[in-house]
Amino acid sequence: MLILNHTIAGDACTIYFPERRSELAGFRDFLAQGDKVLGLDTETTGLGIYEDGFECRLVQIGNGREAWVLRVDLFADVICEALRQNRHFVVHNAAFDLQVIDRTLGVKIEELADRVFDTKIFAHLLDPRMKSEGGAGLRLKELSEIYVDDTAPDTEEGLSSIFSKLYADWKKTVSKETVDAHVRKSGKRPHVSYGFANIKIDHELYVRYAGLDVILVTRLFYELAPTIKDLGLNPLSKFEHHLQGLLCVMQRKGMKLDVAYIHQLRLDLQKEHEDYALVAKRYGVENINSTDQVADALLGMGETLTEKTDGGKWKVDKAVLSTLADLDREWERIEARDPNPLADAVMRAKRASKWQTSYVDAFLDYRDPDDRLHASINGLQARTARMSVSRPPLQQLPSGDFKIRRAVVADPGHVMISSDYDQIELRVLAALADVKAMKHAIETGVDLHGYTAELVYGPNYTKFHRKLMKGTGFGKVYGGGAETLARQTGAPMDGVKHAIAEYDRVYPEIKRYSKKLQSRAEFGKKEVITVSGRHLPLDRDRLYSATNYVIQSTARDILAQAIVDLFDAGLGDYLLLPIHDELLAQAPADVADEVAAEIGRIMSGMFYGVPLSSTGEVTGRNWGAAYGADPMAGIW
DNA sequence: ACTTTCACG
DNA sequence: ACGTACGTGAAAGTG
Repeated sequence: MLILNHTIAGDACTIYFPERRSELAGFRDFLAQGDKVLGLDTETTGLGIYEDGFECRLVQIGNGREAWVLRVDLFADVICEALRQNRHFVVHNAAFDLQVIDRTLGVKIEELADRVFDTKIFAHLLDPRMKSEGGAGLRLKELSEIYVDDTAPDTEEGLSSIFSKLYADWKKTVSKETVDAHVRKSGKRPHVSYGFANIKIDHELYVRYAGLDVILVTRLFYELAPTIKDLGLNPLSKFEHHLQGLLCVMQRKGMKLDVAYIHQLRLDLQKEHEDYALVAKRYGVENINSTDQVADALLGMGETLTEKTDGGKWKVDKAVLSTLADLDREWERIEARDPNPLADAVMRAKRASKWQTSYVDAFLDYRDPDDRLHASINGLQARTARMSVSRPPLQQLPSGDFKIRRAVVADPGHVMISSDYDQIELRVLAALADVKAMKHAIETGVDLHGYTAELVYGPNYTKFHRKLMKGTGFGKVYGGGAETLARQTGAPMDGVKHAIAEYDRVYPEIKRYSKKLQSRAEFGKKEVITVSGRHLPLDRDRLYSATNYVIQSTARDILAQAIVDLFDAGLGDYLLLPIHDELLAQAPADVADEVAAEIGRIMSGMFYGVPLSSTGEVTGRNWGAAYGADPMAGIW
């Protein structure tokens, strides 16, 4: 047995790495000590839990002084037995380990999730900011440095040089295609993922860091848990832990891909990219993704550029290019000028390549052997607690064109269901700020922006008046001003200023509410507290964002509660993905209408005197079906 | 590592 | 005093 000593915060700690079953007696004694909470962690071959070839190599169990690093290939039964004991564990980022253990060891999420504390959830509730934003950060390393031992090693970075060498050696022995495929799947630091899969399982540093992580996470738990309690955050913490378990179940289920369709789409996008890149090349742009080249070529053609980026370079984003290409937001001709063919080609080539690399290739890279996608759902990500989805980013698939979403299909015999909240952010604002007239309009079920336009411009208001009021409402939610609104709507500055003033006149409570939040933050702690008790830190020079933070965060909590409610109602098995104000689901075709109606019903309800509404709709065989003509209509 | 761009709510 | 658009994930270029 390998036994390693390490000092953490002045305390002598021991890491045990048994290599045969006869050496497990000490582990059984350790378990029998009866620690109320044990640290838990896993070491795996990578991040793609459901992808081909994924393995869990080590499971570490320990407390603040002692860690047992257990080889899964030798001791899976002993590990499972320990995990099934009726006791609590503490994990950093439990969503990952819960699914690893479920998939590779068979201890299900449902068995373990409610007995797990997650220090990442604790840390987010105490300060949701990343280190780069001035917060404590959310990584184990960053938190350990602050709360446990400021000399705690960065376990991943410590292994990085070893991984680099392993990776370099491996690259010499395999084809370029193999390396390229690995780079694509593993992201920015391919050597790291290569190393985690291939470092010798008894490498001393690997074993040491594996053990240290559970000692650190246990100590972190004992530092953070009392603070959570003292701040009255126990109920919120309990809610977030429960939600996380449900989101893990959603992720484990995943969603089916239409791979034949994806391959064809990939070829189409590749051709589109190549064709338009060739056009751009004729105007001297070798690389359509180089903003410098594009700007130079456009200036060389005699175009005038007006906007600069923060870095002082010519801005050539989609807004700039579309004006030159004489295209509106829907890519239709405006007929305001002769379209610049380079601007047009760059826009189209960039769109095709982005769609291919970010979505279509990612679908193929991240799928499991059954062609299902298990995108990673982070239930508690943004400063406002909004959820995020990555690998691939399913919350960001193009919405104006069905092409990409069409690749995601319901299971055989099932159809897709979507249910989104109607104007949830504006309704949350009406509720929290107690905006009398707005609440009245929402209650009576009239078109809210039309109602506002009528209040301001009278019964003969125009479509543009309505658009302006809708935009002003957005401005209120985001904390924007006249200039931005003018840019967004294309309305003249004085009209916009008048619109905002009128908005404040008919809904005076909004301004009062924003002022109240800001002045509280100005004279007290630089934070706002939501009705769920969540503390949201503010940047001292951006106190105006207080209103937006409260609204966005509250809307998120409402969606989170809906997920819990849907699981409680027995509908969890139908759910596929949260998308901020929407839930994507699927159900067998013969019951889909009922399931959709029930989802909509459960998502709807009163919030501080304001009705929230959502209608579940059956959209079709695939996710794209609701967005446009379904080319496969009738085939299923 | 940082910047720019683009996809979403 | 004034006004400030909010929150993400990811690819790719640049230095």
